Amino acid sequence: MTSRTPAEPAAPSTTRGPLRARRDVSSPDQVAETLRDGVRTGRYVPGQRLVEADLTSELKLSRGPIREALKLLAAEGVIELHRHRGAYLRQLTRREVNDILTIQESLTGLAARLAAERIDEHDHRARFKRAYTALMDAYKGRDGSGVLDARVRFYVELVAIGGNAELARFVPIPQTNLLRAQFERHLPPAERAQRRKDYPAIAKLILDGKGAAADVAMRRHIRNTRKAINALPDSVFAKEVVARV
Amino acid sequence: MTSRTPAEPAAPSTTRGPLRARRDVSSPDQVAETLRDGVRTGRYVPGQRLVEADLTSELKLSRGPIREALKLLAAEGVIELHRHRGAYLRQLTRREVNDILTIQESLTGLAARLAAERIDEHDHRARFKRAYTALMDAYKGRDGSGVLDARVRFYVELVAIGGNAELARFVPIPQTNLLRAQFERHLPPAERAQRRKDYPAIAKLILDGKGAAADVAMRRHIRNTRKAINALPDSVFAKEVVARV
DNA sequence: ACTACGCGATTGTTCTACAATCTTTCTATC
DNA sequence: GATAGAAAGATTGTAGAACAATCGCGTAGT
Repeated sequence: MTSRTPAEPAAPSTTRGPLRARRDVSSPDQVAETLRDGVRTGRYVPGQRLVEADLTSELKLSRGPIREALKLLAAEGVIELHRHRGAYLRQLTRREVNDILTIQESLTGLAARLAAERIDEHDHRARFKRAYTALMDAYKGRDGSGVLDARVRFYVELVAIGGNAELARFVPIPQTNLLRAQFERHLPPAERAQRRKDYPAIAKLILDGKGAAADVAMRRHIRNTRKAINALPDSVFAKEVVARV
Repeated sequence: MTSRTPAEPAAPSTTRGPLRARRDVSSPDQVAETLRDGVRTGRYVPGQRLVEADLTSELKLSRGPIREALKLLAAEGVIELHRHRGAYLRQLTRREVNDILTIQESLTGLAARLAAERIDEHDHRARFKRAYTALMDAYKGRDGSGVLDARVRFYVELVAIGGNAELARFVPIPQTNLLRAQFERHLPPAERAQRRKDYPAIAKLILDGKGAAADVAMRRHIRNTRKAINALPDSVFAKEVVARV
């Protein structure tokens, strides 16, 4: 929700390097953003351990800000912190996926409803159309990661238009990236095509200001996504932890 | 969600003092818990500034863990961190209250539905009845803070029974305490009595396993709470921040 | 094969220091 | 007296060294 330059296609940033100091953003926030981005771009993989010493040398920061960033990401549910055992990029169990997507179903439905209710305010309609068109264009192209980024932007726009500032904190975009990183490549193409078909209907309902219907449609979309992921074999999920001795 | 001793009436703890070291919980988590508890008990008031130096001397910890705790609480939406200007216990604007309770409406509705669906598993029915009875007993007594604590426990139990572990992260109990701290004493008794009457119906639906109906009832309950708070005068809300120069 | 021990690696926390920035106070000027 | 600007003070942001606590692993011993 910081200032954006919508045109520019988010710098490649596969080079990790030190992050340049910004007057307005604290180092921990930048570290967190860098790590989130690392999940998005696949630089970090689910289950991977994040060692403080590595991060300090990669990002050229002392341990303080790094640790604050890790606490922050743990609160967001992106990483897990095990006492004295370090930080691990979260790898979701079947149960966790279901839990997360059950919640997303409610929250994203709400976001769709709110967006529909406010579609005629300000420049919302134009902004929404732009995000939707970008998503559809991305689907037409062969660029896989383009779709994923466009999709994230679509949801971000949806939340922004809805105008519920708290929702930005709750709709867990970072967790969505986690899901993506862990499952997207395992989903059969037919399934992806099916999900893609949901968007035109949802977009139309939002543009028509049909809040309740958009809510229902969005929920169904998420529910179907959940079912699709659930159909995947155990091998792509983290093993359920039985109990800590 | 840590180990509890349900019988004991949560130590007075108005004495701040250093927190005793616990092998299993990190200091930042304990600090965060202490601060959350401070909101609950009224030791801290909305809008109050939290100075690191004060916390270090009160809790006998160095700045590191304190700062990590503050980052954590900021992620939870309990405090606001302003760069170079410190941490402030959040004081909600009218808009923020509406935003938060709009989300809670969805999430708490979901929690009620899940609880209803799993009321017959394990000892859920007994546990739910216990929490519900405790809440009603608290209402009967004249003890104001007893009601508030029982209510929080009721919701915690609801989420626990629902069995969605992620929901515990999302249903913002800490924020609820924030709402309480800021508005509860301003609500007219008639309004409080009205809200109280919602519980028997909700409890019955959950005990009958009527998930969808429990969802609806719970949402209505939260919606009415939101309306009641909205009816309060501007003076009890934080002023909308116009813009930072 | 199994257990106990010890060692290295890493995390958790403290302490000190200092730069950056905000807030308040003081001061010169109108 | 009001006001802009400068100086002082307080607090936060970050660095870095240090050490205790703990974990995981390899090794030795049985």
